[in-house]
Amino acid sequence: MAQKREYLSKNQKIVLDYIEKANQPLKAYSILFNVQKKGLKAPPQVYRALDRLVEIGKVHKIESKNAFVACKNSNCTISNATAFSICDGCEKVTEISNPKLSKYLSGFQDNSGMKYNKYNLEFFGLCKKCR
Amino acid sequence: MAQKREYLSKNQKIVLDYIEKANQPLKAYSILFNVQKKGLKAPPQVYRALDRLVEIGKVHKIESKNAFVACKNSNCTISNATAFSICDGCEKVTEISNPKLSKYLSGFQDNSGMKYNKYNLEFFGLCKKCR
DNA sequence: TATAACATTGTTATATTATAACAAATTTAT
DNA sequence: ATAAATTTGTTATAATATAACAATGTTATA
Ligand SMILES: [Zn+2]
Ligand SMILES: [Zn+2]
Ligand SMILES: [Zn+2]
Ligand SMILES: [Zn+2]
Repeated sequence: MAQKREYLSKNQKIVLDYIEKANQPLKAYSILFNVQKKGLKAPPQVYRALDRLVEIGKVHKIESKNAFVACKNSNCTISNATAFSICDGCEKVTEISNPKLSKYLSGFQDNSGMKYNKYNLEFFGLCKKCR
Repeated sequence: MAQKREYLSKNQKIVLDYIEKANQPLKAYSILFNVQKKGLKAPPQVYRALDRLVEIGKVHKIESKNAFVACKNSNCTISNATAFSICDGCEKVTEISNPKLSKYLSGFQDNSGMKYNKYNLEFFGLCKKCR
């Protein structure tokens, strides 16, 4: 059984700090560029930190944008049930925190025999400002 | 108003034919390699065809895998409401066709003021064989 | 404290995915 | 027939992500 630290390593903290300060999804290479002054010089350092942060649910990947955003859902320490709202106009991304929705999806079953333990949902549309 | 052909062009047909023969998601460069004998020599030719096929709903992109799969949902001529089941063991991907689910999600609203017109949902888990 | 086991970091190189830009050919509308 | 629009072919390059391995740091426990 591989043990894992329950605290964040130096690089993980640097990357998380930077992502948390942004209130929008960030691209990996944009993060890299911005944490170079902190000593992270090459892509693997950023991608490794991101992998871990995503794994523990501190950060989510917006798959349709290849971008990373801090979790805004304080009771979402696990990353196995994520839903986002994405504006096609201004690209604003918001994490949806809706107990009914998550309950519905977490309990979803079909007749395929699949046992689901994770989902990611991305909604697209236009926000108020962009309509 | 940009007019668009309602039939498929030569390259679009070639790419769609190939994707429809596979019963699994395919990567763009694997498609490229396999349609080179049909004359499509470079990435833009494949990506252009894919873009269009996705736009008209004949093909869906599995965002978490950067892969493309033919639509198996005959009444889904539009591509604005997609749901997939993905096995983390064998990587089998199935398009979910569940009227209740799609009705629930198509009608989803929150208090953010967003007007949703599209969603993509990816479920992950283990299929019968992989458990 | 030693030291072995393990996890993290630093580093270089490379793989994979996707698009920009523009000329040529084809198709469609007038 | 001609103009407009779309599709295609082509080259180059951008953007995203991982492999591989040595060096360093951390943890457990002998
Ligand atoms: Zn979250
Ligand atoms: Zn907007
Ligand atoms: Zn479909
Ligand atoms: Zn399976």
